[in-house]
Amino acid sequence: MPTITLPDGSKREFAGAVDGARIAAGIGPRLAQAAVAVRVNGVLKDLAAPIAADASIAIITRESPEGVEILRHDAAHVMAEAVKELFPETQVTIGPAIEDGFYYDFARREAFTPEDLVRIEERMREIVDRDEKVTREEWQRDAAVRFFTEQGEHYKAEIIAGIPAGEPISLYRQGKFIDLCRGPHLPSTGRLGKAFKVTKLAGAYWRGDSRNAMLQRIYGTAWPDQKQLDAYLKRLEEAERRDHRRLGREMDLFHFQEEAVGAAFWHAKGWTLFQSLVGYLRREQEAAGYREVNTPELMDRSLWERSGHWEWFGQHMMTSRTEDERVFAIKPMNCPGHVQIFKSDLRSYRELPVRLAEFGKVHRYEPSGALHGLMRVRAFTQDDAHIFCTPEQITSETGAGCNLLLKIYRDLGFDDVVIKFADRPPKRVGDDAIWDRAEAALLAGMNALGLRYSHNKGEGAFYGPKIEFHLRDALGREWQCGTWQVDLNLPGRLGASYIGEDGAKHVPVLLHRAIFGSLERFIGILLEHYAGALPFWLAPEQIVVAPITSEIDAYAVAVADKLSRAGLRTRTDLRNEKINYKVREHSLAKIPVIIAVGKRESAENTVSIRRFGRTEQEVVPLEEAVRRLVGENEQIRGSA
RNA sequence: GCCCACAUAGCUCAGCGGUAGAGCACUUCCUUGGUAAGGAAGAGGUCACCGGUUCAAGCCCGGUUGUGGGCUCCA
Repeated sequence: MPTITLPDGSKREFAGAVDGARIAAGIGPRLAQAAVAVRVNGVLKDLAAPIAADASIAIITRESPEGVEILRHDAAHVMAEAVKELFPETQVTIGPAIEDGFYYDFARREAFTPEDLVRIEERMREIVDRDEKVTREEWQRDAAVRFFTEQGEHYKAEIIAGIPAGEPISLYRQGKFIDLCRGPHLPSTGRLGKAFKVTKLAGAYWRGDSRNAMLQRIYGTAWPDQKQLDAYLKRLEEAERRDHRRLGREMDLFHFQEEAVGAAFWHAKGWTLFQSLVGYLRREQEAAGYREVNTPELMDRSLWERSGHWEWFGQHMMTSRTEDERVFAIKPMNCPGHVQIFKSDLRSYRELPVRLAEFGKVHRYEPSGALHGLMRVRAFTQDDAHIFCTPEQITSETGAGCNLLLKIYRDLGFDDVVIKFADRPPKRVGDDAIWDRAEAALLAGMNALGLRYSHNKGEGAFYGPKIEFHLRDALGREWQCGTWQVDLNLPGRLGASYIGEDGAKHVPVLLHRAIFGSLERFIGILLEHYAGALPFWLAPEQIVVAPITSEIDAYAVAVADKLSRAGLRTRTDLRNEKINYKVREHSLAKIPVIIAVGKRESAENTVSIRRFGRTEQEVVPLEEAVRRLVGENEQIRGSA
């Protein structure tokens, strides 16, 4: 006679064993229909799992986060079933639910084609229509290994063989398809519904290891209903519309070409944007006590051997050989250069902290498959800085640094910053006592500001712990930009020292930090965040002055001249086109301000202002327009 | 680096064995028009590159390079 306690605290009694399906049906037919699983005393179970003893339960519906995950997991199983029916020679491996969908990795000699994906999706729909019962079975491990080996499913057999002996193995069967799975699953394939789509084909290594065989991964998306599927597909379209590679072309900002793979050609407008960001950051960090420096792009390999980079990072370094057979490395990072500046003089503890900043262009030979627009390139500009300080100064520097980073992100329109603290990795230099102190100092710096952060266990650099700053953009995506790292290795390695209060030499602590990370990548993120409609102060072209008829050209030129002299990036559009045409074109180009001038404005010394994204116009005296726009240009504060 | 796909005019794309096409953009002319496309004419391409099959190759086959989507990597 189990007593079942529902989430609202109400109790129900049942004669004999009951299951989630019956309980849901007892509450109401709608719930029974929406039910996908049941949580029994905190554990997710199939609706058909018998409940023999008293229990607290909750019915999981298809709309809930857990329910959606179960739907997606079932979609993966249905896809595997479809593939096995269509291509019986295929071996199945694993197929989990992921964010927004699911995938399944298959091993098959022949490659799937895009046409195959269409057939697979069709077959999945048939399987849903068949409404096959999904049942759970428990097997002994060795029997399961034997079964899958006989079936020719060697990957499955390998997975099961890796499960400790004695643990019961659960298998799920639907139609003729049987798969190892922890569950829970829907009671039948019909419950999946049709709000799914097979989306793409990709390669993936078995067990995620590049030394293993390459499997074929098929991705799909699945949702509780068609409306949500449509909304998801719309989101994808929106992301494509905002793609910085597309915006870069449309807005004439930059391009790439074969002869310089992974290195951007910055066009005039793109470079204007680039320099606006550099100029802004330069002012901010000078005010925060940084001194800007510049170090050579090419340095003899011996320096990189001493720093350890040649050994650790060598395969990613670009080199240059001269006539006399000397090998120079093109810098992949700025740290060794900054250490040389620090070392160029005898340093006293009184000078510390020394904060050196550089907009340093670095080159890294990234694997070809990793390249992606501006987001992952081989030549990029870091907003790099290195702080040489005493161990005691780590905490206060960290606090000040975090404040600076967060201010800059806010200014650029990123209010949602996710902070992660990455501590010691398994492979590292330095003894644990030093790590203890370094980690504690970083945490103390963050705690002093009351920052919220998560722990990234074991994800620190081999040379020290770090704080990562991830920006969440307008589409909810996270981008790691900022980094704040303690380096327990390099200063000692390169022989940096200062004279302490005690008159003895000490090795300084080195803090590495970047705010944008890479200017190139940050511009990519900004473009996608704002969908190309940059805030006024950052827009490469801020104002277009367009005369309505050619008689007004002289006035338009005079207006533009005035705005330009006031420091605003302005151009005229004197083309023989109608004002409608010009407004359309400059609106599509996302120009923040269009100023139209006609006979009236010319006679009254006024301008008509139209803002991006709006249709109304405002006529104001020229002098006031200049004053207002100059004021806006000085207001650095973005919002998406 | 690995798997799959793709590469045709500045851009977006059609053509899929019989020696290149559209729209937009561009140039010229007409039009001087008050807030999202006025009209006409014209110019523009060794169909990524190298090789092969064929009487004939953007079109079929192989290779190279690049790009896209994933995987691995991002010290």
